[in-house]
Amino acid sequence: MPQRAPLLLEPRKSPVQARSTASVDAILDATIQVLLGVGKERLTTTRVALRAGVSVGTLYQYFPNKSALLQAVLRRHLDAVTSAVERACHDRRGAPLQAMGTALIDEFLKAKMKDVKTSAALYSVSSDVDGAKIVHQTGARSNKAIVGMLATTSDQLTRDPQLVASMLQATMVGVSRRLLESAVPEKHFESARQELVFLVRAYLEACTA
Amino acid sequence: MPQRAPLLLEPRKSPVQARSTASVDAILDATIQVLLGVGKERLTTTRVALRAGVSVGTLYQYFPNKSALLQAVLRRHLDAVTSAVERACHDRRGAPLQAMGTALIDEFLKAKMKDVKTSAALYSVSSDVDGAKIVHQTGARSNKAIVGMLATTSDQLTRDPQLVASMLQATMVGVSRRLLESAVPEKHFESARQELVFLVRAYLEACTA
DNA sequence: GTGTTAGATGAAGAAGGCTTCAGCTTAGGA
DNA sequence: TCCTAAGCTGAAGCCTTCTTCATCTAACAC
Repeated sequence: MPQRAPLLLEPRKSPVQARSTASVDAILDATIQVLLGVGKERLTTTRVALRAGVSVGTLYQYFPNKSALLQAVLRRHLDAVTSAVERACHDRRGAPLQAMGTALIDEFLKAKMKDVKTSAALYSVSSDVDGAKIVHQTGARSNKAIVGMLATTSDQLTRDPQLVASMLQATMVGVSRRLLESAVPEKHFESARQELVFLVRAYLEACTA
Repeated sequence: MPQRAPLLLEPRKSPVQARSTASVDAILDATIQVLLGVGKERLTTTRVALRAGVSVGTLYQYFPNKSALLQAVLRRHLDAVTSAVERACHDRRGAPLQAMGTALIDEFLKAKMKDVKTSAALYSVSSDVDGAKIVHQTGARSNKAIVGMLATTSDQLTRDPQLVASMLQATMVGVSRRLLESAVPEKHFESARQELVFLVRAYLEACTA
């Protein structure tokens, strides 16, 4: 596989007519389908195009290379989750710490678990060099939102907000990843969610003493 | 890249003479070197052999294919970490919950962070299908050890030990992964470790009320 | 010293995937 | 209706990597 350095990371051509927009969407969706179906190792551009009902050439008209295609899918997913976190954080400014923690966990998990299979499949994409960058960027966005929220709490926070935010992120990401990657059946998700909320509340409680 | 299904996952030939043992070690080490140097995408069997100072043919005498090579390296690392966790859990049987939590975190992080670069590089390996299996297996081993330890505590544990163990695992793995994958400088590791211990203690404290 | 086995070598075979591009089709305005 | 530009097609080229195996070398036993 001759993966040269990508020259363009953005779509080569901007959709103008309706059919091309439809193609792009179909390609993006097909990418996830293929990822779910045969895994990242066997994901080929030809296979994606086939699934999308277009030809490889069409695919390359909108994505400069395979890597950019994968990135686009990953970015779409992480953007959605990050936006949910940002919204949650913004809406809880000035609230008590406990309320912040609960809302953060709830909204994060709701967004992340919206499509379990997709979220799980995308982990294989995020481990590639290009994917890691996107993970970093969105992670930083979330971090900023959480720190900003913590700074406005009505409680007395006795610890470094930056550190607390990192801890909350590491914990919620760790738990969701565990749920998605291990063979845990979905029926156990709810109890795990409750336990995570319990943990976070205990932690934040200790952060005010 | 014609990746056929691996027929053999174990070494094809067992080292008998001293020089062959040396070759195997050199190959294993070289794999990590290459992983660190050029990343998983550019890791080729030829490159690994070159780095190890042997020929590709020699490599294939001990590893049936590229995948098995990567698996061997990953297994070596995860086994070490898992053993450390098992030891820590065994040594704290009958202790108070707080002591258990602190010891678990300390020993886990010590083992995981022993070679930061290697740990970080191996994440890219663990995301492949074959790697995931190893992660699962060792994860289950750790889980069993933690549950077993929790069952012997002198405190009154008011929650499902299985759930608590999963939570502890998810949290400590989440934090270590965040430290290893994000660009956090090593000088911040210690404060993160302390904060994680603080979090776990708060959680376990709440689990006894 | 000689025979036998373990171990090492690396050029060549085979496979498969990414990406291109010359040509064809469709849409929509004049 | 006709023309132009957008959009689509997919066979073929190119490149890379994995893996094998016939052959050579080193070690050891007797």
